[in-house]
Amino acid sequence: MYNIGTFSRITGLTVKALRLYHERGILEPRYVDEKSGYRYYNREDASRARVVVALKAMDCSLSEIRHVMAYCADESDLVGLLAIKQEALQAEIARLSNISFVIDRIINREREVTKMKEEGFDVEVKRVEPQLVISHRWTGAWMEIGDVVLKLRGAAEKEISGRIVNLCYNDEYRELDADIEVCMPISKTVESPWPCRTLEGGEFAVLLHRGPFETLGESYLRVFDWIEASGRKATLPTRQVVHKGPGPLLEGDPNNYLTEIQVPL
Amino acid sequence: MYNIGTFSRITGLTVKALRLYHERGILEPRYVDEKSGYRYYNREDASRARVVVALKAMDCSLSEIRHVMAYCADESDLVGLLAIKQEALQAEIARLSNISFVIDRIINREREVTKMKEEGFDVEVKRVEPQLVISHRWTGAWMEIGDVVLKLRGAAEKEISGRIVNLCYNDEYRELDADIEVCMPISKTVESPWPCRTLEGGEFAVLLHRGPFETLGESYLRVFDWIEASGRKATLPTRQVVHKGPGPLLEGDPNNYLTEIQVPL
DNA sequence: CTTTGACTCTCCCCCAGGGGCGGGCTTCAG
DNA sequence: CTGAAGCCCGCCCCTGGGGGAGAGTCAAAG
Repeated sequence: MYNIGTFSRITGLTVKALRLYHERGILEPRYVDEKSGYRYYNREDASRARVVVALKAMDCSLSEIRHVMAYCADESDLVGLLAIKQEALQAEIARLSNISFVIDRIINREREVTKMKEEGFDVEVKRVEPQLVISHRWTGAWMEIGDVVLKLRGAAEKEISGRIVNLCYNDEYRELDADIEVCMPISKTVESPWPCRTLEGGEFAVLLHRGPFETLGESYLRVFDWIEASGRKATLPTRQVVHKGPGPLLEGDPNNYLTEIQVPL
Repeated sequence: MYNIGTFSRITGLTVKALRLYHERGILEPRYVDEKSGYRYYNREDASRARVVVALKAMDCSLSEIRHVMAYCADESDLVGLLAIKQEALQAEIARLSNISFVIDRIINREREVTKMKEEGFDVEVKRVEPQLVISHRWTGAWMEIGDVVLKLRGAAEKEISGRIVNLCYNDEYRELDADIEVCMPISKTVESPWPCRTLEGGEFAVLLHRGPFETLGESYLRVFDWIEASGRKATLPTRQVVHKGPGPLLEGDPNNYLTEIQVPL
């Protein structure tokens, strides 16, 4: 006869768990002292405990375990239960993998942004590769971009493969009736209410802008000045790559937003 | 202003959850009617609720969510938390995959046994392939096999690749000082206190025996009679492949045990 | 025989809600 | 204005134990 502490060490079940299993009728002690209430277990109980441990390791609920202990003599009786468990397991694994994927993306994005902050904020010429995107073009206010981004993000979901790019087709600044196209880079074609297209590549004058979108004008000025000084010619549409803006979770501080201005040459 | 039911439909959070989040200070209603206690929410609350939903979808605890809602303005503040979550996720995925693997093995085993039961119970000649095993050979009682099997099973763990094979080196039946070798088939070499070796293949006279191990004698008799009638010669050691016996979980009914007797020719 | 330290007992709170009960509140139709 | 339907409130129990409090018990040493 073992007291509960010894039995706990034998079986690997905690004292708490053993008391609970007693209460639930899953693993009853061989003998309970009436006066002190002390539980005493048997060698035979230990082998029954092994079954409980195994079932618990398979994420069975206590009521399932009780049922098994009471009615199942042979492992073939478990097949039904285990098959159901198996399905639930697969679903759970898929769910967790999905979460893991999303978290990974957020972390990587932040890591890239941190690196980018340490780099320069000067105008330079860059070659941009073509990129598959889903996009939505409309005429309206810049403020509307937020909602469009949310919808595109929802549609692209797991295929998102880069930063959002905003295209501006106006040759002058317009507050409420700008001709805007929001593009969400994707890794492969996606079924959605928005068209898939390829954003063409080319040579761009680029500048990293730090701060709220409202102050983008100053940086645009620097880019255009630089282009003129270098004797080149700017064309349309200009692009804004949002490296850090309102994220999928939190708004963030606009003073830390990072936007890459790209003016095609 | 939306009442809790409407807000629940907007956010996708249950009414129960919303009440809990109020109590925990995670998502407080804009206004609570003093008289009726009714909660009323705002459009702005809905966007805060989106954050809660996202964090909840990432399996964050309520205290983590509360912390995020209170102190995190930017997603970079989440990186630490998310990195920890990521690790926990990987561990959990590994755990579940492991369980899934074990369950699969049990189910497949039962399926095979079910199929085997429908097949014949006659003596026949079979070619057996060599098999890598860990094994333990000793002289003692048959009853001791149970414990040995448990230990071997624990050592081989995920590499188990077939049924247990018992080898009997005696040319006569011995109760308490039999020369027994228990073999656990494995798919690749395993570090364990028991030696890895290859169980050689060859030609065997085989018979499927159904029932408790105690009645194996009758089936042995049938095999030896058959061998003699066919003009062949039996050698040692005889083998017993336990297709269904006391399982890793439950003992099962001995009357349903299936043991394949293999006598080398 | 007593002390002492280790052990055990029951009881209560905690997680993150789900289910359900009894009783107030709102709102719309009659 | 009133009834009825639907909505909402708080409250309690359930999961599978972990943590801890306060009190009783066991066993070995002095």
